Amino acid sequence: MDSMYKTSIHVTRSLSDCGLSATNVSEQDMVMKKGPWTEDEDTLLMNYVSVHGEGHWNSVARCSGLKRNGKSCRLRWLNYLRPNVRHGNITLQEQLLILDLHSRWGNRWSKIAEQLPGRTDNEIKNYWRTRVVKQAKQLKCDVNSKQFRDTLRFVWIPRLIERIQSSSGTAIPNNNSYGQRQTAIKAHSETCGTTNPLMLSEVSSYSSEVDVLLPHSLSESNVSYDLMDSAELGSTWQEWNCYDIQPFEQSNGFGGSELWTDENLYFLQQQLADL
DNA sequence: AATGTCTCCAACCGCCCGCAC
DNA sequence: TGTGCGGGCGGTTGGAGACAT
Repeated sequence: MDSMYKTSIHVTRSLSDCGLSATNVSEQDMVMKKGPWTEDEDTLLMNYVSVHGEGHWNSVARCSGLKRNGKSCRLRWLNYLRPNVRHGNITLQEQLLILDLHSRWGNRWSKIAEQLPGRTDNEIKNYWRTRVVKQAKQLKCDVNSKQFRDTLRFVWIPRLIERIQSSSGTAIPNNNSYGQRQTAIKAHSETCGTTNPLMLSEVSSYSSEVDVLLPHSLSESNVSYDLMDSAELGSTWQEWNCYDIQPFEQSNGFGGSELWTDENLYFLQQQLADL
């Protein structure tokens, strides 16, 4: 197993920064290790960084005794060993923040990660790909499509807000789209005599697979919209498309590319800081 | 119990940019 | 100005474990 992760390189650069001569090392045919890090390697890296500080990752790789390249050392430190790195489930607040920030910045993972203390760009990227993109696939739509963005905006995010509020007993400032959404759905329903099933607020259960969000069944119509079942979704998407959300949301203040106001973003960041 | 499939995520890869020389 | 290097970033891969058959 290990052998498949190994590759040979010659180290010919100057090694004066760690007291080794180039000659000494170039004589060694250094075998650089790849793959999962061991406890011993973690200890070596932590000890080295605690003495010399972060940065100069190629020097770390050369001087710490690790048979890893600089990039690998940097990644291991940033994603795992660095103090205050948080592991484990992404919280509801964090999910909400990720959805909002992604709507603003797109796949700028490192920029998004800056707003989530202790989380790494890699973790957020993985969350997005394994949860959000997965949901888009099950809905048979592109993750960047308007349909999916509407699903996020009108179903996923409101459910997150509700769950955050019910779990914390704290009200998120009321100038977000959710309160407007409730009024808008009501008005839309009265105008059109129908309601987009995704926009219904009476949701009786949740998917067990993901923390949030999509309605399992809709008690009003006794019709099951199991959103984890892509076979059903294929046809319902076409039906949902007949609801023209765009002019509707513009007329009700839903326009614009961002899901949240800066005030709400600040509120969320405060909540995260309190965790 | 054995085998196949799926999911998650740690780690790697390639590209890009800024800086020093 | 051109070149090489270090570091950062986003995309992708592949292994381990969970789950289904």
